[in-house]
Amino acid sequence: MDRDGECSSPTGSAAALLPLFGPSSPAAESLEEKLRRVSEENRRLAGALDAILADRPHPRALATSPTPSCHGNAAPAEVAGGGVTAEPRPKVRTVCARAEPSDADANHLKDGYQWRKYGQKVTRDNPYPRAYFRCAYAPSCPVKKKVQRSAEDKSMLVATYEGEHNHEQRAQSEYVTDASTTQQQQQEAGSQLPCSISINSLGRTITLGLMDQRPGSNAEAVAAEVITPEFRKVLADEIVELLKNDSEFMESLTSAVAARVMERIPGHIF
DNA sequence: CGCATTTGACCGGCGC
DNA sequence: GCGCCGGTCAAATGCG
Repeated sequence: MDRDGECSSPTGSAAALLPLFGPSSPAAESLEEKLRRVSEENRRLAGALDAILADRPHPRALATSPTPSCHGNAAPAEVAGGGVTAEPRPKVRTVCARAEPSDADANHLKDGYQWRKYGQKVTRDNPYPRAYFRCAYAPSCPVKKKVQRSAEDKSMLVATYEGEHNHEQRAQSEYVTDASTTQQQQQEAGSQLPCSISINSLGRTITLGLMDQRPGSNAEAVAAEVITPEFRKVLADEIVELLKNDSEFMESLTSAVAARVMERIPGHIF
């Protein structure tokens, strides 16, 4: 989990993002004050987004196409569940992923680790069996995961992870995702692809960044793998929800938009 | 033959 | 105390 604080919001360059409001603009002064407020807001929201992203154990698991509905019914107590407070890291995390054709028969979720199945059970609230896995890489590794097909959408696999790996991720033979990348590359990439998100001033643009600092790394290929349309959609949904629920942000946003409209629309249009 | 998976049995927590 | 249910164990089975 080393995201290195990459989620910081580039508020310092916020003014540069608003070239329309020059220093000589009549609205500039009041807008600058609003800008400062919004910048502070941005910092706060960036922290919240960081918390959201921190709850995602593996970008690829999401990239395999989660749906927003996943957040509702899985791992009731531990998932962020809309809360954005920076609480201590939960030890139980839930990941939703669309089952690939190769996964159809087995409740296998390719997450980069090697698992050994030790049980299967049909639960009360779901006609599909729940499979129980232990981390097979290190005998001492306490991590377990449960994988179960969603009762609502049978093409979805819901994986619940318990505990944290006490070893590095490697020696995963099944983690093959893309013919253009070698297995060795994928093992090196591991599950901790550096990922950052930033919202610039006024939330005009949202940047999702993949920072792969390894020399010679194929960042484009990695991004193509991780940043699927589904991933973008879920991310956007979460951001929108976050911003919508923030009255201060909405107030600042509407004020800024109103001021902008007033400035740009001359009084003698007709 | 060794290892992984399957599957029924068993155990413990929880609600009534 | 009892039954239900989720989670785990371990013998049986399958596969390479």
